[in-house]
Amino acid sequence: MDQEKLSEESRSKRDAILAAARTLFVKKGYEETTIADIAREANIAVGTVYLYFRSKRDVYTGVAVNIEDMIAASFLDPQLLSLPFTQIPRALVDGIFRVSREHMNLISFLQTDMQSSEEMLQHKDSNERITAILADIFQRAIERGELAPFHTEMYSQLLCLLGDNVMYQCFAVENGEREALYHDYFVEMVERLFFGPSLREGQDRSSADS
Amino acid sequence: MDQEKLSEESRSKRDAILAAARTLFVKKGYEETTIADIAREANIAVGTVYLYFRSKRDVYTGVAVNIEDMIAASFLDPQLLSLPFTQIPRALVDGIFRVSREHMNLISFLQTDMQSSEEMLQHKDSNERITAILADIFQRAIERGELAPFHTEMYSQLLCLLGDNVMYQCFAVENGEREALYHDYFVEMVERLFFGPSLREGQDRSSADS
Amino acid sequence: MDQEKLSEESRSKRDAILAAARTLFVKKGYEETTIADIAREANIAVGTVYLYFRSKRDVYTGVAVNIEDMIAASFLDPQLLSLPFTQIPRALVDGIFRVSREHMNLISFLQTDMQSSEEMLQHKDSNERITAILADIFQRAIERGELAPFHTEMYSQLLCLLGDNVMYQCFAVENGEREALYHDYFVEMVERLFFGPSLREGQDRSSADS
Amino acid sequence: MDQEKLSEESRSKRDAILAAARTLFVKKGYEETTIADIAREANIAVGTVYLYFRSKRDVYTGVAVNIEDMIAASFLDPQLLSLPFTQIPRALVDGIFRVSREHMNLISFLQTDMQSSEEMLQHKDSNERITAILADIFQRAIERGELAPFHTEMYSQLLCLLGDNVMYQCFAVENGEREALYHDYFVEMVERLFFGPSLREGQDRSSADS
DNA sequence: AATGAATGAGGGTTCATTCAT
DNA sequence: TATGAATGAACCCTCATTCAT
Repeated sequence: MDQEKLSEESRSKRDAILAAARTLFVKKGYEETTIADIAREANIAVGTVYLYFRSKRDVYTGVAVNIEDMIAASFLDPQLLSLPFTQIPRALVDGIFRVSREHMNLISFLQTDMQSSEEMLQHKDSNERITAILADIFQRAIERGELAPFHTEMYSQLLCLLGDNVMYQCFAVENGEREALYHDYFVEMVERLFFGPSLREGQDRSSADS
Repeated sequence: MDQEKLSEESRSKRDAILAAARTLFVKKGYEETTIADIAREANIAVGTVYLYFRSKRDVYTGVAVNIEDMIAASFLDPQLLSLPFTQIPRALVDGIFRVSREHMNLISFLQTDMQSSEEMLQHKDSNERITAILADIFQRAIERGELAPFHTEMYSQLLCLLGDNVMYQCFAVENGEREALYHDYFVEMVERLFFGPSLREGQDRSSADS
Repeated sequence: MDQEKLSEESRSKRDAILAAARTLFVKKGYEETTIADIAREANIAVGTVYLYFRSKRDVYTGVAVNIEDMIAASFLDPQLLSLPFTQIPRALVDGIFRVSREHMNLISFLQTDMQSSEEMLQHKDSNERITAILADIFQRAIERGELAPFHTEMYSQLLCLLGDNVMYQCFAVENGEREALYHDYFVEMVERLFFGPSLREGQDRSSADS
Repeated sequence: MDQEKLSEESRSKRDAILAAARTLFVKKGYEETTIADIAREANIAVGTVYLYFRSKRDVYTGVAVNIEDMIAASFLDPQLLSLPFTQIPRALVDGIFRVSREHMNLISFLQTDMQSSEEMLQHKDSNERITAILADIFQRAIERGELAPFHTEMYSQLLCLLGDNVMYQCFAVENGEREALYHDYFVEMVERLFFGPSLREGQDRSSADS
């Protein structure tokens, strides 16, 4: 129990640093944030930061991975898997938008320039985790006969990349000002991809607004 | 004429700086590249850089815009517009891949952290320019009756974002090792989007390769 | 008895710290060795070091004195005093080389920068202790009529200094690669000093080796 | 000439740094002296130090080598070579003492702990330069028949080491308080080495004082 | 226009030391 | 006694920027 408490405190201090860093990175950007800033915001000493992270860059990566995991978690909603596949694309998109809206400020962390190969691996892992979850959802649909077989992994990858970038554009670049628009057309595009009809043949949905 | 020559020399020195900066930014990243490095690579003095750019960040912006323009240019291929629309999606994807492959190293640049809002605007501009070109292509197809009417701008936007990230993943993260795979499925996805059949109905296409 | 045992444990822990420090100072140098390193090597906690030493510098001093005492001890070999003086110079040199060879790594320690005057005094003490032993040996020889009277203290001092530096050069700088050479010529020089003949007169001895 | 002046200024700035560093190293010790201190003392900016030296340690080495060269220079006195050998040992010792006395504060630099191999090489070079000069002097004496042949290099080495350490002890440890004593007995010892008589046989010189 | 030596503010990082447990 | 997490002062070094030539 003593062990546990220590571990808890340890965890909470690490989290405090991450929270402080997140706040500051969002407010001032990475370069403009100093370790001293982070320590002050987290109410700890400068040196303490280095007990939990090896470098400033390490703190950054921690923040970024944190966010990516948060998004991955939104796909793990057990309700999602019990839906008929016709409702899944919309549900997925809804999930991404919800998480992104709630953490709008953090979205810019989805686009990191990854200098070190170690960092790249961390991000790649995170990306693969999400991709795998998506692919699994598609695979189940195929097995249930709701979809024709296709290269689930690659489609998951592409959709994942698209999602990342749409969130970035919608929330980080445009501050969510056109969220509804992005949401609706993202849903439409994904649904069309899975269920058709194609843009050439379909006559109904796609006509109004600017 | 003297004026002109001076201006020419001026232009060429500015370009030399941009070229040097591009090389170094790609090789070492922005933070790790110093003005001294750039000056050395461009065979000029440190001070001279400041005759053509106001700050290091200014040099960076110059380089970034340069690259994005290059990509935008690939869409302006006049041949593209004279193709029947059935061939256009593939041609577009081919164009993106070709430009990206040739400038593989520059791609990672498009994703570099844009903290300041000024830079974000620049990127937004660039993005909008490309998006507009795409939308125009789609609009023409609609006018020629090759496509049903749809929200061309938003679809262009989404496709554009997808393209950016696919290029980044394919060339910057994976070093182009699975280029063929990404290419084929990117084409397939876009074609399916425009021409169907949807994944639920189509039986044939999606079986080959690893 | 409890007192005694505590004191023993105390002694052994202090020694453990000194041993750990010695190893690390030799391997990495004073500046590069941290208190944390020492604690780890000694299998104790950082704070414990401060129960036995007031500061890092204090640990250093402890280590240095330790080494010098070891060398001083080699001169106290009782057999040495019972030898006829003709054999004593060689025996002395042998002793120095033996101790130095065994603790090759520690020798470089004798030369570490002693900036503070307090440390200089400690060194002076240590030096004087060794010098006194040497002078005593010479004094006995004079009393036994084996040597003409001379300024024993100053000669001891000079020889002592020479010894220090020869050991440093031979073992610390050259890693003992030319030990035999240094040994032979050190013996020769000291014997020549005490027994002649001078370099101007002697014809034989100095011809062999590389 | 412009070239020359620049080079001169460059030299003088480097020398200013060395002088400032020397002063401070002597006054406060290496560790306690900061680059900022040195820059202030030299009336330049911190960054400027790094235009002339790669690191703080590099400055230190510069100071040390400077001093060693100064001593080497004292051996190059052309008058020395024209003396009959009987007067050379005393002249050599006189030279060392004169230089050392003039730069008493710097003598402690003769004893550096040399961590990096690069530093060690620099010192080794310096040492070998001095040794070679000494050996050359002896060799000439042998050729002129003033000395019997002997291992000049090794004796030079040993004498050199002895000299270094005597200077260190006399001036750095004892602040020159017993300079006369050290001088006289150093001369006596060296002369006895070269010219005899040995301590066992000689009756004259070595009796008085404490 | 071109130079490049000089600047100096600023930041990441280390690590000896402390103290609550 | 023993611990080791926390502290925070201090320092080396970098490098964008300037300006006298």
